[in-house]
This record gives sequence, structure tokens and C-alpha cells, in this order.
Amino acid sequence: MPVTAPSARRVPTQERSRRRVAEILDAAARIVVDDGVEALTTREIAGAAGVPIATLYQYFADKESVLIALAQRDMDEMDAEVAEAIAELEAPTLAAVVRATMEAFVRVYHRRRSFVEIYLRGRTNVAVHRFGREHNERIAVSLRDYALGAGLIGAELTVERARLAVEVGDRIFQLAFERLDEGDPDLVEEGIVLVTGYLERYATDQGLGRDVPRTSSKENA
Amino acid sequence: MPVTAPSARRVPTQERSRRRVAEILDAAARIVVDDGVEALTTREIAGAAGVPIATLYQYFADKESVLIALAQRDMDEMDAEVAEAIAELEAPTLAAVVRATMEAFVRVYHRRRSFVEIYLRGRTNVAVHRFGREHNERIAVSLRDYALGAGLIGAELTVERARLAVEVGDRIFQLAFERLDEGDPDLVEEGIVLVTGYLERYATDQGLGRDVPRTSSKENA
Amino acid sequence: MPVTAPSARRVPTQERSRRRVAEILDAAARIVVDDGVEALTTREIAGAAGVPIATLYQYFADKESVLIALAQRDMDEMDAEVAEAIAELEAPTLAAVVRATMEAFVRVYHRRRSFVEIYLRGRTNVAVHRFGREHNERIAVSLRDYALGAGLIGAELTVERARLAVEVGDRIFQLAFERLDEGDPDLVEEGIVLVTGYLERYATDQGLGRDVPRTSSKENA
Amino acid sequence: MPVTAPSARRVPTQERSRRRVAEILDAAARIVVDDGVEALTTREIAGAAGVPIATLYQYFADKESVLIALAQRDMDEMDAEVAEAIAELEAPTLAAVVRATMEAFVRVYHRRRSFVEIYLRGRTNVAVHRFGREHNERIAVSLRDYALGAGLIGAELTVERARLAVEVGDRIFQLAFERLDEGDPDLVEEGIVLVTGYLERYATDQGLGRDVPRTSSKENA
DNA sequence: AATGAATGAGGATTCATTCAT
DNA sequence: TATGAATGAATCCTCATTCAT
Repeated sequence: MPVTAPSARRVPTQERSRRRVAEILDAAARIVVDDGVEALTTREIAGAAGVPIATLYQYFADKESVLIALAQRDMDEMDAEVAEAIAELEAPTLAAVVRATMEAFVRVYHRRRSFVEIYLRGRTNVAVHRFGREHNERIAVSLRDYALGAGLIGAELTVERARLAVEVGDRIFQLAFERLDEGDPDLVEEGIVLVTGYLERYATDQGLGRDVPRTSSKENA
Repeated sequence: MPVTAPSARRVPTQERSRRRVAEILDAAARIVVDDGVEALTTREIAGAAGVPIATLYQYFADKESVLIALAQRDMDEMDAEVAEAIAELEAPTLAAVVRATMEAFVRVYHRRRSFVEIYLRGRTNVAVHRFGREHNERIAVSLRDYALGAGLIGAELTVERARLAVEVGDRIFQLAFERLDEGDPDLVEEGIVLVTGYLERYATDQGLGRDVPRTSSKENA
Repeated sequence: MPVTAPSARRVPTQERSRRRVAEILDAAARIVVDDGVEALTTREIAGAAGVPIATLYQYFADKESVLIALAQRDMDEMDAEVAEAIAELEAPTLAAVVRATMEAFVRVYHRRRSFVEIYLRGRTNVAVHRFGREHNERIAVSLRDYALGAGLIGAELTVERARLAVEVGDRIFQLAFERLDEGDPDLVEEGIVLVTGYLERYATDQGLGRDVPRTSSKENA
Repeated sequence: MPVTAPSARRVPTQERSRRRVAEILDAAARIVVDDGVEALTTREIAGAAGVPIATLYQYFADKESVLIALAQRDMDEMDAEVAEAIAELEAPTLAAVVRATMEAFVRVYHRRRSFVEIYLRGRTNVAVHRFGREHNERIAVSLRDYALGAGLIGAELTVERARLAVEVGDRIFQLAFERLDEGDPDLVEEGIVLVTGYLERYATDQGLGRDVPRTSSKENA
């Protein structure tokens, strides 16, 4: 039904709204990339987006909401990228999953400079800090579910442990992207080693990629 | 009379100064514990310390300096605690060193609530953030030097890797103390496992606590 | 309703804004007249205008802007007064132009006490100092253009020389109004002599008011 | 008598004091040259001079006194330079006196950058402003006295007129040295022309350098 | 839905000067 | 005479948010 309206008169309200939000977020992204999260003030956003300050409050509850919405937009892409990367794995091992995940992160960080700025360098902001924690929690749960379902890990790999691994990975990205916009590849590589090593403590044989005879058989010593 | 007065009557100027600094830091610590790092304003500090705001600037270059001085005071205690803990190890292995270190951290965090508030929960503050990074760097170097000197690790455990381990440990403490003032002991325990596991990749046999025949060994069972 | 309301009931927004600006400037003028340019602080202005300090920043970029806006308001009147005075000259000579200009200045100084305070006595303020220089430059150029067009001066009266004359005139006013609010009339008179004498070095015969035979002249006595 | 004291014990108090004052003024001069008059704070001066702030108040009544003392030191040199330049004139005319004076000023401005900074560019400071006015008054009187005594001018060149001329000259220097540390020579030259032209209105024939038969003779019409 | 205008609350820092010693 | 320490008094400016329209 939102066919490009032949009558120019009434732009579908919902559509206009969506566009406005996008404009505001784009403006915010520009500011963040140029001058960092701390430079993100309502004045600045409104100015860059070409709307009155008061108008921001039509679309967002408060300033932080803009920041979080921006982060969320990138995060959605991140989640998709991760999902896709994992889906593409043919015979997944735990190591492969970790690597696929972390490399997906890196790809998105490369693509979205505003995300690096907000999510990795902007933890100084309380809302972002909380947002990070929450997302880490969510991703930990979902990756664990996947690995469990795929028989890569045992139940000893509790949610707490998964969360720990994700948080540690998160810190590694923070370090790797602290100064370099491209991220330090060696550091990321080492991070993959670290996280993989930790999680493999709780891996099944299958998760470790060892030969696992499906039918009935005994492991040759 | 120019001799440092032996009569206790006149309080040595330098001593008075030191006391004032301590008073200000104590006041700052109280504020931080009660209301967090963000509540630490010059007005607040001066009020709590019972001095005019301008007086703060006699002792500190700016507001952040107060915060950092406070963190440093606790950090010095932390360093001492770690040093002592390691010194007490009889036949140190890498695992023992990691455990001793991390448990020393926990002890100080327990003792110094303001430190938890600033150093673990207050990373939202830019100065604290930087302070943390710098301290992590310093401690990474010094622990690595020790482990290297003690023959626990090989040279492949580069400074970068040591730094990674410390940063990861740091994140673990952040998580463990995020909400609980006492810290989550299980999480810390798991963190010790994680860090140890990672570092042991680069350990010598001695570092791993395996029997290490020196030259003429009588130790073969 | 989007039409500019013909009903006088609702005060047009833009108009209200203009009124506010005027109120603030009036308040600032009062302060300046009473206590000089140095007394013009944001607190003081806001207080006198009966608005919160923050409101000042709705209408002015910073404190200096208020001062300059105030000066500009008077300066506009000054420029108009000068333009009018010169326009009224019937057979202008250089001397007449100088006199008309300087007397126009005096009239405005008499009318606008705040202008005397800011522009003549307030050069102590950096922004005012610069404002003065710039205005002198502008007026030099425009008067020179006029005199050149009217055939009163030759091209040897460069912009630099015109500027010099204006600056010198400016200093004369500063002296004349240094203490007396009405200005010292003798000093002004002498200043007119001085400036005229200097500029006449570069005057044409016409500028000097000498009989100037055009082409076919009947005017030889 | 201030022979380098053989007994190191008692440095003549007065002498030490004089030296301290000089050190403080030198420090102030450095600051002024480097960062302008506005940068001259008690902290800054004390720091640069290597004395405690409170000590400044042993030698100067207040901050402004330091600035004025510094200006005075240079001004004394200025006065001497002018006196010498005029003394050297063989058959002085008014024009020669004006030129000698103004060129002497320029020489000192070249020699004393701090003087340019304070006296020409630092009029933004109230004390300097007043100091300038006062010195101009003094120099006007003394030069007028000289010219009168030398028969260069008539009594119509009143003190007020002399003061006007000096003030105008002063403004010319301000302009010439506004941006260029060396001063704009053309502007100075033009200023000499301007001032000379003005004063010659009140010159005697002798002042104008016209042949003035001393004995008894009538001017040929 | 849109927005111009308004503002309460606060925030960091500077500076000249004065005492008690 | 010298000075470390203390401080009262200001100063400018920013910012997120809210109304009335």
C-alpha cells in the first residue's frame, strides 16, 4: 500500500516519520565519526540534521535514545552479519564458530566507523556502557544456544561462562580498535586464540573437531 | 630557628599540606562511594572537605587530578599487595602467579570501596579510562618481567600478550564487581581459569609446574 | 492561519524576538552608562534585563556580542547621521566635508551616552578596540570614495592616508570626550582644523573651494 | 661603595632590593613580549622571576604597578633618546624637531619590544591607558617649552594644542606598530608630515626655517 | 505533528591579594 | 624581609529539556 503516492499531497505519515528518524541518525553518525561520542549534543544533532532541537523530542525520548538508536541500527547489522557467517559454516567446530563470529564483528567495525566510535570508544557514555553489557548478554545466550544445539559444547558451558567469553572478546575489540580505525589484526587474531582456548574447555569432541563416529563405535585410544 | 623545629608546637608546613591533601582525598572518596564518580564535582568535593573551591586548586591542578590522585593512592596499595603476594610464593608456577595476583586484586577491591567505584565502575570517566589502560600496561610489563626472570614463561609471551591477559583480567573484575560490592567469587574463579589457560600456552615446563630436571637430576622417580 | 495574522492579538514571533533583543541591549546600555564597559558582565546584563543568563545566549553568541551589537546599533545611527550631513552639503569642499562629518559624530555622541562610553572610553575592551579599527577602516574608504567621486581629492589621497585621517579624528574625539560627557568643543574644533589641514594636501582645486574653470569657463573674474 | 663585598655576609639591602626589582621586571618583560599584556598575571610573573607570588608585593603595591614600572623603565629610555636627539639638532626648525622626536620614538620601539607590546598594543589595560595619557601630557609640555624657548613657535601653540599633536602622533605609532613589530615606515613618515603640517600653523618664521635676519632688517614683501 | 523560545541547574577555573608565621 | 597557604569573588558558558502555540 505505500505505493509511491501519485497524489503528492499526502505523504504517508509513517513513512515521513521513518525518513526523519533516519536523517537524524545519519546526522548523529556524522558527528560521532567526526568528533566522537562526547560531541553528540542535542544542539549539534539538530544542527547537523537540519531540524529544530525540539523536533528531536518528537522522535526520541531523550538524547541518549538517539545514541542508542544509532548503536542499535549498527548492532542489527552486526547480528545479521554474525548469523550469516555462522550459517555458512559447513562442518562447524567451536573454533570455527568463534572465528566466524569475531571476524564478522571485525567486518562490521570496518564498515561502520560510527559503530567503532560509539560501541568501542564511546563506553565513556553511561548509556552506551549499559547497552554494551546488554548486547553482550544477548549474544552470549544466542551463540550458546546455537553451540549447544549443534552439539559443540556441553551444558557445563553455562550462560555465565558464555557471557564471560563474549565480554572478554568485547574487551579485545576495544583494545584492537582503541587507536587504529582498522583495528590491530594481530591482536584480534590473538584474541580469537584466547577465546577459543577458553571455550574449548567445555567443548564436546565434536566441538573440538575430533572424529566422532556417529553410529556405534568406540574411540580408538 | 631555621632548623626544623624540634618543638612539636609548630606543625611543619609540609606536614600540614600533606594532611590537607589527605582530607580532600578522603572527602572525594566519600562522595564517590556514596554517589559514584559522576557526582564528583569541585563544588561537591570542596563542600565535603570543608574548604573553598579555590583551595582545591592549591593542591590539585584540576578536578580530574583529584580523581586520579585518589585512584593512585589505592593503586599503590594494590601494587604493594600484589608484590607481597607474589613474594610469598614458594615454588611459583604460572598458575600460582596468576592466582596470587588476581586474589590480591580482589582483596584490595574488598578493602577499598572507593577503588571499586572509581576503577571498576567509573570507567565512564575519560581520565579514569586512561588511567586504567596505563596501569594495565605497567602491571603487564612488570609481571611479565618477573615471570620471565623466574623462568616461568618463554619469550613468546610478548608484552602485547601480557597486556592482553591483564586487560582481560581487568574486564573480568569489572564484571564481577559490576553490581555486587563483594564481587562475584565464581566469576573471579572462572577468570583465573581463563587467564591461566591463556598464558600457559606460553609457559615453560617449569611454569607449568612439571618436573624439570636441571642438569644432573636426581629427581627422576 | 499560516498567513501572518492580521489580528493584532497574537504577537508575531519574530517581532517578540526583536523586542527581547532591544530589551537586552537597553539594559546593557544602562549598565555601560552607569558603570562603564568593564561592568558589563553576563550576570549584570541578565539581571538588568530581567532574564536568566542562559536566555542571553538565545540572542547573542557570547558576552562580547552584546557589547558589539550595542555599539553597532549606535554606529548605524552614526553612519546615517554622517550620510545625511554630507548629503545636505550644497557646494561641498573638502573642508566642508570634514566639518560636516566630525560635527555629525559629535551630535551622535551627544545623543548616545552609551556610545561615548563604549566607543570612546571603552577601548580598553579588546572587542571594542577591534570594532573601532574596523569601523574606521570602513568609514575611511567610504568617505574617500565620496570625495574622489565629487572631485574633491586626487588619487594621491590613498586609502592608507584616508585611514590615517580617520584614526586621527577618532583619537581627537577620544580626547575631547575623555572626561566631559559633552566633549570639549575647542578640542573638536582644533581637531577639525588638524584633519582638514592634513587632507587638503591632497585636495583638488575644487576640493579647496578655489574657482575652478570647467571647460568653457565664463567664471574668470 | 658597593664594592663587591669581601665579607659575603651582608649584601647591601638596598642593592639586593634593586636587583630583585630588576629581575621581576625582566621576567614581566619576557612574558609581555611572548604573550602580550593580558598574559601578565601575578602567578605568571612570580613563576618567570622565580620568586613566590607574595614576594612581588614586597616590591610592588599591586600587579598594575609592575606593569607600569616596566613601562616607566622603557619610557625613561625613550625620554633620554628624545632629549639626546633634540640636543643634537644644530639649527633646529619645527619640522626637524618633530622628525627628530618621532624618529627617536621609533628607535626605542625597535629596541624595546616589550614597550611596543605594553605601550602601543596594551592600551587595553586601564593602567597603561592612563599611563599613556599622562606621559603624552608630560612630553607635550616639555617639547612645547623647548620649542618656545628656541623661538620656533608662538604662544598660540598652547599646551592643549601641543597635547593634541602628541596624542595624534601616539595614535600614529599605534597604527604603525599594530601588526608589524618593525612598524610601518611609510605610515610613520606620513605621520611626521601630518604632525609637522599641523604644528607649523603655529610656527614662527624661524620655526619654519625661513631666513630670519637676526640683527635689524625688514622682511622683503 | 512541529517548533521557537525559554531556562534551571550546574560546572570548571582564574586571579589578585592578604595573612600568619 | 620573606613566603606558603588560603580564599572571596567572579566569570563565562553549556546543555538537556519543556512549554505554549
